[in-house]
Amino acid sequence: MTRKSSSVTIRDVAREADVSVATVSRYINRSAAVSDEVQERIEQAISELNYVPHAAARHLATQKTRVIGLLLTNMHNDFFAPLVSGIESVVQQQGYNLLVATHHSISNADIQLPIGPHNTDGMVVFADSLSDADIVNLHYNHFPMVLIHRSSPPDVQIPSVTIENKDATCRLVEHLITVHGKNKIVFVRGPENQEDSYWREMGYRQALEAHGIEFNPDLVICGEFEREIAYHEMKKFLSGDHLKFDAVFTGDDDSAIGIVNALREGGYHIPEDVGIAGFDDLRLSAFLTPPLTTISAPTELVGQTAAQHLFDYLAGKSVKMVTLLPTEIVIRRSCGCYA
Amino acid sequence: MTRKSSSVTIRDVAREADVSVATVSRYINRSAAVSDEVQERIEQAISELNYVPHAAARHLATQKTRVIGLLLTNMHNDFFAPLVSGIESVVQQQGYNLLVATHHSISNADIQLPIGPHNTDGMVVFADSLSDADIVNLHYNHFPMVLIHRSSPPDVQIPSVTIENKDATCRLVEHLITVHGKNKIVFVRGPENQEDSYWREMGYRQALEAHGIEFNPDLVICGEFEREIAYHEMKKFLSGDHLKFDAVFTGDDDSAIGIVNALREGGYHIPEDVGIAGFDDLRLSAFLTPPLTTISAPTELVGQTAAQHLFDYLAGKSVKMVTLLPTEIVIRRSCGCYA
DNA sequence: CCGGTTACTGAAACCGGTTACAAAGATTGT
DNA sequence: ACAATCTTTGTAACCGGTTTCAGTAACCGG
Repeated sequence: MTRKSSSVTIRDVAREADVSVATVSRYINRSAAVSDEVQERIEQAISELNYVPHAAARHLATQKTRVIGLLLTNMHNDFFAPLVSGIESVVQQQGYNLLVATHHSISNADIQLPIGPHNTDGMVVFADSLSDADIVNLHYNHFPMVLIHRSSPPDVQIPSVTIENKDATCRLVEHLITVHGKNKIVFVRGPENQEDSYWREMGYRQALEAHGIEFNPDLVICGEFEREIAYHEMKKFLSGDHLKFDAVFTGDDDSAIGIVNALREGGYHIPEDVGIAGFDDLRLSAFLTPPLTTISAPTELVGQTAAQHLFDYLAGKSVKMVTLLPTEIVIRRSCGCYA
Repeated sequence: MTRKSSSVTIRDVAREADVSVATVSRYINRSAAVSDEVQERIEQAISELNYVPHAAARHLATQKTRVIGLLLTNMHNDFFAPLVSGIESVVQQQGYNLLVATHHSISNADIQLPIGPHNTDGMVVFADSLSDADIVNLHYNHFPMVLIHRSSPPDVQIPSVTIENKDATCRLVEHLITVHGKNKIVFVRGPENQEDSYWREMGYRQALEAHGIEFNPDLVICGEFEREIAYHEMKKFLSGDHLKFDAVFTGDDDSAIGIVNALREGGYHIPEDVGIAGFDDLRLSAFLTPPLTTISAPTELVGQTAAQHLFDYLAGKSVKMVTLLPTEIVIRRSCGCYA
């Protein structure tokens, strides 16, 4: 409860403890031994003056910020809560701070990136928040990065943490085909140039192919991984002179919710008329009605792993270039099962 | 695509452009006029060297970080996504950065706060992430703060942005009573010492009182604003030799989901047997089955407003001490209505 | 042609830490 | 007792920007 305001500097502490600033610095950082007696005087002075080291000054002197960045495309999807949570937990445990910003690869170039070497020691880059060119450029400048939900651009080697998309998707779509006898399956895809979306579509196609069903582009709806967009696109689809379908695989759970609602409003019963399956296993997916059959993605773990890899790299350890975390099919009611 | 690595300093630029560092600084910050000719040389040098100002150096010199902090209790609830999103949008628009951290008022004292005057220009404090004592202390040191979902500690005046809890809750519970004839209404409350939880309970009690229903503590379940906890507490409640009830008002939508599931598993039909109403109007609430009757809280707007107030304060403008954002009852199916 | 502005520019101090280097004092071995 | 070594400490140079202050050149009105 001292009253001192802002700027108590290390020199104030040094004066108060009757030592040099170097000694105070050494004590604070435990960077060299300090005699017991002096140690005590410094400690006393610090708490008396309520001294807190000035982060910027320290950053400038050490050339380290003890901050890591997280670059996202947006924040309003519930998907990001566990991701940020996972990252934040290891960042905190390491005694670092977390800077969060949004950006998109297709935003005005030349505008200064919100996060970079100038204000962080490294960063976690989500999907297409950054363009290949920007990533390569930063990497060229030896800026530590870990990519999540995207792979390294060609010609460079940057550690990435992603999830297994294709196989799980394929197996899930096969489940719709073999167990539930579906063969006119709508695919609700995500944004263009999004790798998750791409591989999920590949999995979908592979399943069709394996069972002799021809891929039909007219059964693909563009949901952008956004609930509202998926909802409207599905409404639009239904309102037209559309093809018959007996199931929907949505590339993400968030869209699935929009899809389910659009279908309900169209008079479809789920899963009796139309089976639904999603991807992500959001926190809410098990609680929907009917509970959503989906693919469980370890989103929080992706965050933790990425952050851990970044710290490993900063510590000079070698890190795996590609980490593919396993996903798992979660059968619930929406596909037609009674699980 | 220059190859220069890390440290290109302002002096490098100055040398390259054949001017003084002062001039370069003035040009970068537009803090004084610079002749057209020099301007061009500097611009040329900057892009040629790929120069980016060193944030820490700037912070040190200006005593401003251009960073604002956000302190949360945790990150894994979907409630936080719109909140962070709202804050981030105005922070970005102001050209600032956002530092996010979690903390809880009842954590070990004396450990250095992750966010404070040492690394930010001000911060947004959520609910009980910080103790009264810490807040008062920071405020005493003239550290700019805006509180959200909590009021200012006694004896100090700190701007706060909160939502109207009590009246809306009261009206919603009255809806259950008068429109649906309920009179044995369970209340699922949030964490101890959480203001939202407190006022929602007050609203609940007031509604009971207004209609001559006695408050019964045995009908209060502690859900902690966490879906899983609410689920388990409700299961526990149902498994015991419990009181009869005909409706449930949960202090938050997230818990409502857990409650609904616990009830379903207990064989209850919603809303026929038991009416449900929540609070928050999460992004998913309208998509639940049945769609959840709830109170719409402008969470993203809370974030935006808080951030805006913080910037207003930083700009020397006066800001309202208490901002109470309106909430709105959203009648859907879960209470028994056919809306 | 001259004093007074105005428009630009540069030198150097400063922000608050860290750390290389040197030196003083204490300790040890012989 | 003395050289060698080890501890502990202080001095001062940096880190990379901003900003005060002073100075020069161009411009302007009378």
